[in-house]
Amino acid sequence: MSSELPKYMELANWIRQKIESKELGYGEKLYSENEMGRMFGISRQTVRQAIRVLEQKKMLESRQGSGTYVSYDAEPGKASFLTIGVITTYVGSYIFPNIIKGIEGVLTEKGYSMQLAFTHNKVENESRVISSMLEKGVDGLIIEPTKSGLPNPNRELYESIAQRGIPLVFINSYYPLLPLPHVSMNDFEAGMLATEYLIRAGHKRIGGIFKFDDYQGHLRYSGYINAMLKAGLGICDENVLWYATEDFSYISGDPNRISKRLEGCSAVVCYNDMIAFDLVHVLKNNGVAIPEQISVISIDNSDRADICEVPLTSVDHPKEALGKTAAHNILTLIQNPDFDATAEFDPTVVERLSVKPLESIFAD
Amino acid sequence: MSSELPKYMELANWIRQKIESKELGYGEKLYSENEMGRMFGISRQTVRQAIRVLEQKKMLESRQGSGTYVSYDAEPGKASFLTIGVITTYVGSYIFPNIIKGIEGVLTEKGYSMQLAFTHNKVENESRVISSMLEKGVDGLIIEPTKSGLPNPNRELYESIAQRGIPLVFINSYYPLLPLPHVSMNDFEAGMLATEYLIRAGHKRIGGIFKFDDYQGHLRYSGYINAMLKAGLGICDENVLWYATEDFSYISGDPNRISKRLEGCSAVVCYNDMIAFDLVHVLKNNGVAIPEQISVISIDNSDRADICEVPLTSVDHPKEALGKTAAHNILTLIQNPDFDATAEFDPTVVERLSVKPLESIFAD
DNA sequence: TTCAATTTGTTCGTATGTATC
DNA sequence: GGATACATACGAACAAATTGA
Repeated sequence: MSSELPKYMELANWIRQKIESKELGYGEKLYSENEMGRMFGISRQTVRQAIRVLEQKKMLESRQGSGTYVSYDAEPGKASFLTIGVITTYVGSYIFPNIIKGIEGVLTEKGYSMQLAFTHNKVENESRVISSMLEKGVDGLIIEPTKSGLPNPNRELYESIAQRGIPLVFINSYYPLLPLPHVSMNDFEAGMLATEYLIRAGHKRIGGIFKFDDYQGHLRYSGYINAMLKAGLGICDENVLWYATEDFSYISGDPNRISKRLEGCSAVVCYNDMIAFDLVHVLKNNGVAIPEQISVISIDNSDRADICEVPLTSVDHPKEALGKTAAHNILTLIQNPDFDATAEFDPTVVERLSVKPLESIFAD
Repeated sequence: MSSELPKYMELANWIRQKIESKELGYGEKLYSENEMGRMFGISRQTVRQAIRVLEQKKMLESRQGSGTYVSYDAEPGKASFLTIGVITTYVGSYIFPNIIKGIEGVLTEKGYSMQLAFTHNKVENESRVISSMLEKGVDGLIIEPTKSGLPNPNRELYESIAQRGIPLVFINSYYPLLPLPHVSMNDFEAGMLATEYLIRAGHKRIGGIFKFDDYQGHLRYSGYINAMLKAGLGICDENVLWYATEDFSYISGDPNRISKRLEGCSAVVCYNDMIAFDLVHVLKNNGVAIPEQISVISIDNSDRADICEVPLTSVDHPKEALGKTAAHNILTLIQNPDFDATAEFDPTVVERLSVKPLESIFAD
């Protein structure tokens, strides 16, 4: 009686148990097919079917003419090279090469391998890419959230990551509703610092361009608002322009809209160097002198800030250091799930030529 | 006759081709096992083996009592979660972000995901990283060879890739002894072009600094030699300095060695912008004016060429275009194993300030 | 609901080819 | 070269699930 399971599964389980109990260690040779057939009173074909099952699970490896060997190490850590999944929005441009370089350096040094994927800041890609990583099996995840400023449809996916006990660290941003650690710059401070820099330079009517689909945008905006209020300056909703990832070209392609929004402003805080770069280009093309007529400050201190027609004063993003910290923290988290992996970098301003001090003001 | 492949693989390929040509669409039912056995004059067991192969690749799904169905969508976007492994020497710097950006763009667009890893040009890392990728299961590989200028100890690994039928494309270089396709710039032409540029500028005694552990170094050197001989100029072995990955800092830290080697030369061809960048720095620090006393030309046209104290005239590397081509070719190779995936890009010179024409010469 | 045909799943037996040691 | 081990291939039978009459 008994049974239920087919014979080949019975045998597969018997072998697996031998491996997991370490009775058969990594690299050891299994009994031959004919041998096991005799042992269990089953045909060689049935034995082969059992072996196939475990081959697919990468627990066994057959070598013609030699034998079948255990290719799985029940001991965690040793033979199997742990893999960390890394998901960012973009890759080969802007601040991302530096971030990835930081992550990669640490992971390689510690003997981990890395699986990289990209979302282009689209939620459907995020879901696809995370599923694929879970399928392949990763031992930890470093993720730059997609559209963290909007309700996240992949919440279930994130919950299933947590449930499976796979450590996760967000970089650059995080979903405010998910209680998961993040490594980022202090975006609130960054927005505040940028705004205060303009205020110290004597500017009073200061506009802003912010991204609303990333949570960094919300924080940088909050910092901007906070600095304005702290300085006793009024806020004018008309001077704040919001955009989303998909609006990018539409913004820079509509100079009138921009001019209208910045009317009366002597300076503007930009969400990042990308939008600032385009803003400068559009304004100059429309005969606006920078920084003479409008001062521009932005955030991230990327290569864009350097190669802009008017080099941009920009709040520094930690880039490679952030990547390194994220990698270190995910590794610590693997060893100690109670570790608090959140870290925020304090920003500083890198001065270039896009901000003009207003002479009419003699600030302290 | 013909054959080579076992019958079950022949059948598997026949079915796969039907799916990829969309003759059999997603969700459609395959012929029954007995039917195909009759069609091809093979036994049902052999048919089952073919189906198992495609089941493992997630292209088919069998349901007992019902039939076998296509579970793979050749149409981009939907079901296919194929993964391409990408292995380069470095990541976040030099020409690599652009190459990776090119690869990633194509793979993402076609609905593939990507696993990235890095070797730091060390053979032990190469073997580790390739093993890990094979373990995780990738459907294609794009690899920048490690130390392609030296005998490769991972040859068995490469043979096992070929044996498993996993398509592979090398980028940037290749192992001359392995008959596998590569996508790269034409390094011989690049070396020749750089040298001819100096010759046309009137230089006669031209030194060279080349890397010997990468095969690119051999080819660029051959191009240099070829140009010199073609122009009827003698070659002086003393004026050629060879280095390896690990020598890098040692070279730039030893100004005397360099000066001695370049004695009598009015110009030098550098293996790439990295070494040229350091060379310029060292020479200037030692009171040598560039390009007044020595002209420098290099290869790769990277950001280093731009930010060098003396902006470098450099032979352009296709970077992103190379990445795109490599990605396209690996995808074609997956569908058609007979495709010739080798491609070489013809180089051009990008002029900057590091080469001085010799007035004494009135070349044509 | 039942039944019969179809389809895949499991198991056995046998034979030959080919790689390894 | 010979023994051993896995790889491929054929044939046959029955079990279990699905489908449609």
